[in-house]
Amino acid sequence: MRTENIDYKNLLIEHNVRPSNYRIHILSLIDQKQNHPTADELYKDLIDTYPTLSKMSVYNNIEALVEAGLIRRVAIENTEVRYDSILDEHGHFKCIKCGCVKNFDLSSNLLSLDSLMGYEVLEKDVFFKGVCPDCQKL
Amino acid sequence: MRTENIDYKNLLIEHNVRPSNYRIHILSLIDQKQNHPTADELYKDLIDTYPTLSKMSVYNNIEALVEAGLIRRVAIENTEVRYDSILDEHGHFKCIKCGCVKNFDLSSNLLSLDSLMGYEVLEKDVFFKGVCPDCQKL
DNA sequence: GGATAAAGTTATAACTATTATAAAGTTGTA
DNA sequence: TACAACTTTATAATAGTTATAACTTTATCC
Repeated sequence: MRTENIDYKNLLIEHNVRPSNYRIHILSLIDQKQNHPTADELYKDLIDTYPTLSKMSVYNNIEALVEAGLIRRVAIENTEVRYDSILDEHGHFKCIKCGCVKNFDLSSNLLSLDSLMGYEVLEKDVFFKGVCPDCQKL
Repeated sequence: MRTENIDYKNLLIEHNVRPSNYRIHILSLIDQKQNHPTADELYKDLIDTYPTLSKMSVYNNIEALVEAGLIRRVAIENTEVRYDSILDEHGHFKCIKCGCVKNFDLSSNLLSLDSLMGYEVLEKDVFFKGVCPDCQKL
């Protein structure tokens, strides 16, 4: 959870995206909670506030945010698409017992892999799975 | 493409999976071609040989191979599930221009990330996206 | 070898996530 | 205010996968 006060409306304007209520709300949810929600989870989060909200709007607005480079799709689990606000480069660890997701730093040694010499790397997804410290104690 | 002569039938038996024709064929396709096929691509590869093959059988047998630890699901692209025979630990690079997929070694520095101290890591998926050397020349 | 149980296969249907389409509503600007 | 562009909604279509049940094959025990 972030603590800083971020002006999402302005952030959207800076990225040439119209700052509709939905967009402000969706972006702030993804950025504040840092819980890498799916489109469906976002929808469920929003439907109480906007009873007439359609799922298409969630998809449309997610797409607009991805296009604008404000969020990106990440591979946390193979079968589902999740979203993350771009900060620094990081990997995701998911606990197979409690389901919690932890972000972790990618040490810079990942940046220069000999075997990818000559390849222009534009995007990185690093997803680990295992057991978190809390669940190891149980 | 692999060149060794592997006895997939025996490999299945060793892993306590009945060596049906489908399973032998599916496992050998995934292991020989190393092209990380989707369930659908496997189905299309097999349908000529087995005209009565149903897609359910592909899913069932893939599942059996995953259960047995002979193959695993990998995240090459977010939206699709692909399969890979487990060899050594490696990442996948996908070229956004030609679509080719290259396996690359993960240098061992990925094994010991300070930020994951205390976490038991059981599975790793590393997926990069970008432009391959050939496509950079175009 | 034949009976029986277990496992595998098929066809069909159901389900979930996503994308497409078109009509209605909203916003921004001249 | 009027028009154009954008956004939203509802509905339908699609793709990938899972569920179910009947049928077939394979393995095992006598």
